[in-house]
Amino acid sequence: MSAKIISIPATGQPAVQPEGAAAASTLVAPSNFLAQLDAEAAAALLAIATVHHYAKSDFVFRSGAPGNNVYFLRSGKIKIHQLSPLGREVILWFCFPGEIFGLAEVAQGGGRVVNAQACEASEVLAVAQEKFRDFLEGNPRLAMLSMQVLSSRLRVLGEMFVNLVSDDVSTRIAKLILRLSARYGTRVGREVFLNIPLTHQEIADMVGTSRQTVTSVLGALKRQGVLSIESRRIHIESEELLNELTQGG
Amino acid sequence: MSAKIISIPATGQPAVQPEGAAAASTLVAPSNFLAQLDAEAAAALLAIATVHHYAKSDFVFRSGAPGNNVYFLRSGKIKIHQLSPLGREVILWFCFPGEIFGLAEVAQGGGRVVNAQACEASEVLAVAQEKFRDFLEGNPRLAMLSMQVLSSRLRVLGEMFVNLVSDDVSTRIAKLILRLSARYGTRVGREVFLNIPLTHQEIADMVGTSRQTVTSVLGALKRQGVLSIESRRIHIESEELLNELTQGG
DNA sequence: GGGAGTCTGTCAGCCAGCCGACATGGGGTG
DNA sequence: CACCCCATGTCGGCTGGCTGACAGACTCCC
Repeated sequence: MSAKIISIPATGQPAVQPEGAAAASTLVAPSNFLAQLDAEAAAALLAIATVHHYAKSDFVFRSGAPGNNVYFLRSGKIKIHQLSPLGREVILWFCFPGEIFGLAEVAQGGGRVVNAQACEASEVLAVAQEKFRDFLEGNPRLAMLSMQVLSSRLRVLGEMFVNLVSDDVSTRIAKLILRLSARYGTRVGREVFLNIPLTHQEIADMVGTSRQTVTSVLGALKRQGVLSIESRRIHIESEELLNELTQGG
Repeated sequence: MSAKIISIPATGQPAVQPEGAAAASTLVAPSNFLAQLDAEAAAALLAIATVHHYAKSDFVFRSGAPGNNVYFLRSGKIKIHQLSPLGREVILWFCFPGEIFGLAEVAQGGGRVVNAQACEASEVLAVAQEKFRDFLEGNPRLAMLSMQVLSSRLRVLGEMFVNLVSDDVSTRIAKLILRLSARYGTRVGREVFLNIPLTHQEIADMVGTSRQTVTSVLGALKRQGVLSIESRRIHIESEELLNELTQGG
């Protein structure tokens, strides 16, 4: 519609990490989806997209709704989560600028099974499901990319699942922080800044524990000099220490 | 190579469930992958496949190995699992005849992150990664199907994750049984037969608990007349009761 | 700039489920 | 047919982490 601005800006947090540190990141797909396409294809896709704005805590879609669109995040932060029967919110992952979401329902009709909710004011491009699908037919590269995204989510989720089953809470939190910082952190020397404000509750909802436990685990990590937190943003002071906590137990 | 037998038999357990009972199964992809393709495409794919046989507890591939192939299961049962650092085996899912596996590494190079291990003598068709990929390029339907499989796994895994976070052990076990029986069970009247031998340890590894706890939960279910077990095969006597246990808590 | 609502920090009590240990059963193999 | 190994069943003790409750600290909005 009002397709005034049509390019997706580079990710807010430039992935400054040296290529060598790819140990954890072979797991993840490149986060800027459209940038992976050739220019014409990307432009064509964008041409059929509509722009939408969401305020903090608005829903882009809800579980149960029909899956009509595929989305690209222009700016902001989107939380993909599911509600447990008891009303507990379980966060599966976050989407950051450049990423695609709502893809899982495209191949396979059916309604949404997750909620997508803006964590802050966000700008989103929507592409109708059928159009995206038509596009896929003619563009194997796009199909391959989509499969990459799905595969990558699958791997991450598998990893999260295994962590959940086999690690205790402090290990799970340590691994979460490492995972997030590998993907979204900015490395400065030996330190890593995670420019993503997270509440203890959100962390709890990602690792499957209670808010209070998160508070006390983070407290311990601060006391050990592993990290500090400034207005909800985690700053890792010793990645090595954090890694050790992850392994030994 | 020795492509003597080239068709994939229909799934061992015919999905006899009435279409109405699709509540839980909108989640799952059709399990016989090749049958979804048009005949020529399927034949062409099979023509480039090689046949392999595995004995019980052989590995089709291991975590860390390069992901060279995509596989189709002809017969037998394959367990997809991951090892936790502490040596605990976490089962993500099982593959049954007709299903595809090892797909996640195709789009996205990189090594395997899971293990695929035969639970019983199994026959498997392997298609080289690059060949499969070439195939994808020219066959959008195949691409779409592959995305369906990935999406479906993603949904199931997400569901498992949420269960793990928010339910207690008995609920998790109840849901596991319902999930398996929705997909692989044979319905006879109001009863459901799950023709898949499972040890308590395997169940424990799927829901993230200990073997002893599984034993006692199953014991309780038997005493309540919800199910019975005959040589490792679960027989659900009252699906309604099981469903209730799932919901109330 | 002040007030309201949200987030962090801390503590005590409690309990689901883990662990180790052992006895029994059952099915496949030599 | 006999053995052996793997699976099932049962128990008691222990503990990680949940629940609930409350006090301070932020922060965001009016």
